[in-house]
Amino acid sequence: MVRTRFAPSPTGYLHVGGVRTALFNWLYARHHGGQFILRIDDTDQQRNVAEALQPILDGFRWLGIDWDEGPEVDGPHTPYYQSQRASQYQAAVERLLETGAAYRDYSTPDELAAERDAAAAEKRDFVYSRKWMATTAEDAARFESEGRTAVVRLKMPREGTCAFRDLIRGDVEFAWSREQDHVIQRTDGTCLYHLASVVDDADFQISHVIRAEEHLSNTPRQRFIAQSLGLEPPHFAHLPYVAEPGGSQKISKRKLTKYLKNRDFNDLFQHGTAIATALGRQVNADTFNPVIVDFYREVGYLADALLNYLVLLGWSLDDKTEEFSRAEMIQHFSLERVNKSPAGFDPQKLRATQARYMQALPSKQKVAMVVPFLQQAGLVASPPPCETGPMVSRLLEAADDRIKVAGDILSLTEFFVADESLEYDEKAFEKRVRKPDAKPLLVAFRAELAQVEPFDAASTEQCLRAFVESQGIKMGQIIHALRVAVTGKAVGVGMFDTLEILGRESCLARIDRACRLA
RNA sequence: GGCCCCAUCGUCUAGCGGUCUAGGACUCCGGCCUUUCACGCCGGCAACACGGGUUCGAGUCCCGUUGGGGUCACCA
Repeated sequence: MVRTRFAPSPTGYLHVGGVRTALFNWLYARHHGGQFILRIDDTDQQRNVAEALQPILDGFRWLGIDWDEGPEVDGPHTPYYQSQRASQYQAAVERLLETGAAYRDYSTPDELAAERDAAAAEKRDFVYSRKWMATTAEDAARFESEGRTAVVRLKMPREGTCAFRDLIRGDVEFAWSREQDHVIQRTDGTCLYHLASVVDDADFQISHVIRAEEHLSNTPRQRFIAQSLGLEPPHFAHLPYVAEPGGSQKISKRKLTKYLKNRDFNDLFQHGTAIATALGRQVNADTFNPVIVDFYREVGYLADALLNYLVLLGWSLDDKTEEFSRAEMIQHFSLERVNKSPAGFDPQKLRATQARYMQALPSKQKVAMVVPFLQQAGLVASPPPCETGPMVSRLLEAADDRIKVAGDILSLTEFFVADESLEYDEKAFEKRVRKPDAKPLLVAFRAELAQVEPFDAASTEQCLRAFVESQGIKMGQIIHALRVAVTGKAVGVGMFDTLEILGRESCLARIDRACRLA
């Protein structure tokens, strides 16, 4: 039985790199008909875990990455919080102590630092002298009488190599002599991550540990712990990390300012910021950041699109397939086809993927996605009046591919504001409405518009074409002025769709108003 | 610095010794479509880091160099 896990620390946000790791774990489990477990690594947490965990769980729920065991769903191995598993860790520490795979160490931080410095001064690798290692009860008593307190350290081998097969990297080898006697239990009795992780993976019967490359060098000590405990170590697969936009370092939430200097990343961020601002939302870098998954949800990306983008970051099926539904991802995913080298986060490709998904989204779903944004922006009442559905549906049809994320609907506010509060883009107004011939043409065409029957796209188009011909002018001489008069903007959805959606009354009122202002 | 990992167009990637005059996608640049914008369509630019081997033959295997990265905690 394949059982994989993702083990987030409750940090209050879900990082895109973390999601990619979780996604690969999830896909691997689902592909093999196995289970995906969520375990909470909160051994070092003083703050409110529940509060800091919620955004992470929400993120996974939004993405549709479901877990078979873990917070909120529980399971046969509950609890899934490391902070609640101290007794298991304690038992493991005791067993390690008994078998001699670990020892109590009474050195002080200063003494240890002195040894480290000495090693550095002599330009040799630091190897702890084990001078304050207590092997007997008498040793311990003596050290304690000196007022010392103990940590528990691993008694790592100092000869030979730790060799294992990584499912992505192939055979990997580490010399035991380079390993330190890592601390597994602190002075205060709490245990450290490596011990906890190994114990949990065994207790939860994790078969495959798929995690970021940064853990590769942690693997020897974890295998040592497992072996010393008489446990069969899981299979390991170390994923390359997700690199920052335009760079080669690991992408990090804290480097937003740096990433903003990257044009594509900046575009992605600004686009999102405009939407968030239109929603009246406070934009602060701690939560509103394209490195954090929430960003995409708030701005109106499709979870499927994000996932599709992410799955291709370090994995591919073949030389051409780019689109994967969840089912297809699950069907085709394999660790053999995961790349060894880091993959850079590319905002443009993400947006292109999103755009494709949005195009393919059925109209009904698009409407359902977009309406909440209009409500949050105060442009549509909650609950929405019954004419909203058909109107938005018609508008989306007219807007076609212009709506790339749900929040883009907020760039079409002209369809939702009252005629008298429509804002005119000053530059556009100056250029197209205040120019010499515009006003008389608008006035003349307004009279035609007042008569058209029915007032729909086809008829208004016919009407305008006839008007243009009778006046002996070109389309361009009036249509731009008309657009600005009616929408306030120089760009937007098709002219005649716009007229139809706005309706005769609004169109006439807006033309009148524009002529007055001109 | 020690140890470990990695290396194909700007980016994501295909390539598992000959079918590679290196394929696809995103971006970019032309052109078409067009009332604007977006879409769409057509076309184009663009890569095997370098040096040695092995081999009849190397992007593909080996070694080295260079470059990039990860990691060296009583963090996870």
